[in-house]
Amino acid sequence: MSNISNFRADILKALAQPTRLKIIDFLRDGERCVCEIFPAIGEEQSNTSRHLNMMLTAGVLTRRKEGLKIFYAIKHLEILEVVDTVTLIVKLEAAGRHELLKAV
Amino acid sequence: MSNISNFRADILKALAQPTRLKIIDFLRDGERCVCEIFPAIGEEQSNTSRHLNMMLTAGVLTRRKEGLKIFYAIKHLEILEVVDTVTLIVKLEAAGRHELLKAV
DNA sequence: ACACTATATGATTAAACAATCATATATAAG
DNA sequence: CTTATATATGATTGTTTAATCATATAGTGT
Repeated sequence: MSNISNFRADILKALAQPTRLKIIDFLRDGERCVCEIFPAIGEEQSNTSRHLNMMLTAGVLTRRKEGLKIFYAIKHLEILEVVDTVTLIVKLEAAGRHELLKAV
Repeated sequence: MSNISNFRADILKALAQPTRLKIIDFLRDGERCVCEIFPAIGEEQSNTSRHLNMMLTAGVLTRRKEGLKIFYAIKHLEILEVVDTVTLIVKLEAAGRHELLKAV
């Protein structure tokens, strides 16, 4: 029963959460291990691990093992394009609301 | 307590749902009234109305009243850019998985 | 074999979400 | 004024999600 809209929704859902966006932001410059990620974003290790796994499953991240550490990275450059375009939309929205306030 | 990640998550969440993606797809060619939208996507009127309202609040759609009818449209061109990039990512993922299968 | 570090996972809980049915509201037409 | 049409909304229900704590697993160094 799955179709293209469902797959698209899965990718979008994997990005549509503040903690996960913080992770994506932190991974912008390249791969990082969990031990670097969770302190950087200020979340619990277990919670961070779940979010990482969720994004891995969705096809948003890759995972690489090196000894004890596990390194996650952004899988497709296009993921960052999506996030950046959304950032632009947020700015457009903010500008629009600012205009509305000025008009009052 | 809201920050940029939350606003971005709100926009992404407004897109991250199959019914809402179907609506976005249907609105690609321009504004449509609710009475056109819900039969086109095969959802109930009330459910469609809720999703439309949710996307309106998130800043993804605009609303225009004309007599009895209410017309919704996509607010920013960038919304479609986001959806299209996600479609591309889905295709990249599908291709990647296909490669994996071939290798077995 | 033991202790240590890094990561993942089971169980639980509270909150958010999506769908549905019935009904309310608003506008238009007769 | 009544009826019909288009849209929105209250109440309910089942599902999904996010966070947390405690614990399990896996690899490393002694």
